[in-house]
Amino acid sequence: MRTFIRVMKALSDPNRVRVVKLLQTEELCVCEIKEVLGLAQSTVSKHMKILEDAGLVDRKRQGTWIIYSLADGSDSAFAKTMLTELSHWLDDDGELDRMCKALPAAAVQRHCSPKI
Amino acid sequence: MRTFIRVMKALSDPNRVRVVKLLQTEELCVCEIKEVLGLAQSTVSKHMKILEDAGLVDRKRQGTWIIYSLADGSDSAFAKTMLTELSHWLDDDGELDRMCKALPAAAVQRHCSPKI
DNA sequence: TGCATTAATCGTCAAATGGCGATATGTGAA
DNA sequence: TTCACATATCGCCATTTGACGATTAATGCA
Repeated sequence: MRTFIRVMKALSDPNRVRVVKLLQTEELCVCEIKEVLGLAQSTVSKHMKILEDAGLVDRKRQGTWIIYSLADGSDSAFAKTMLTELSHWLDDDGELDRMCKALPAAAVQRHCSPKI
Repeated sequence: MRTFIRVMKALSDPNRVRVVKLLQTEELCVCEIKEVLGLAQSTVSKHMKILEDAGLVDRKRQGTWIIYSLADGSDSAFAKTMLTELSHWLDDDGELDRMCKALPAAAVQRHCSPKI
């Protein structure tokens, strides 16, 4: 039950769901997510911890950046199913669509940096 | 997005998830649910409204009782999918198992009443 | 060894949530 | 109509949640 509730709680905030949908396009670092969602860095960081604890996203370090990506769902069957469903759910959401289109602008900094 | 969040929020409380699982066994009235969960009547009533607003349960009147049952999911694709998944999810939960076994005792009042 | 950059954590606050008892509403029986 | 019973709503309280800014790691570069 605890595991299940953790996944449900993680997905019951619009901003966290947006993060999951954004990560379907490409992996992202905190500063990019912060940019697209228009939230403070500390807020995004807290959200990412909740998503990670639920087994919905993975993190890896790349220099000073932490790159977040969708988890494969091996942590939890609940997370795996929800990620699968979310791969097509909310695809008609206009706001999400706008955010995805805004992604390249937010990501340009990382992609052009010599640190990669 | 709003519809999706409503379903996720409805399913992010353990007691509400328990109600959904209990309703997989048989339809129930508020007083039976209250008995099995050990919550106040007003609390159960509030939970049921949240589940109903999410399209997860249906209600019908039977005399003075309101009988709740699982919804068919025609309200929302999200609700429908979650109900389908929940038909097998959490089946290994011991606490839920005990509650299902306690159901007959809680339901005896309604089933033996001349009001049916 | 600093210094700049990125992310995580801490402290704080307003709003939402889950719980309760008391009250109101609705239904059927006397 | 009046009473009893089941449910819904209201008002209240403690806890949780989502947001922020400030501070503290952690990393790479000069």
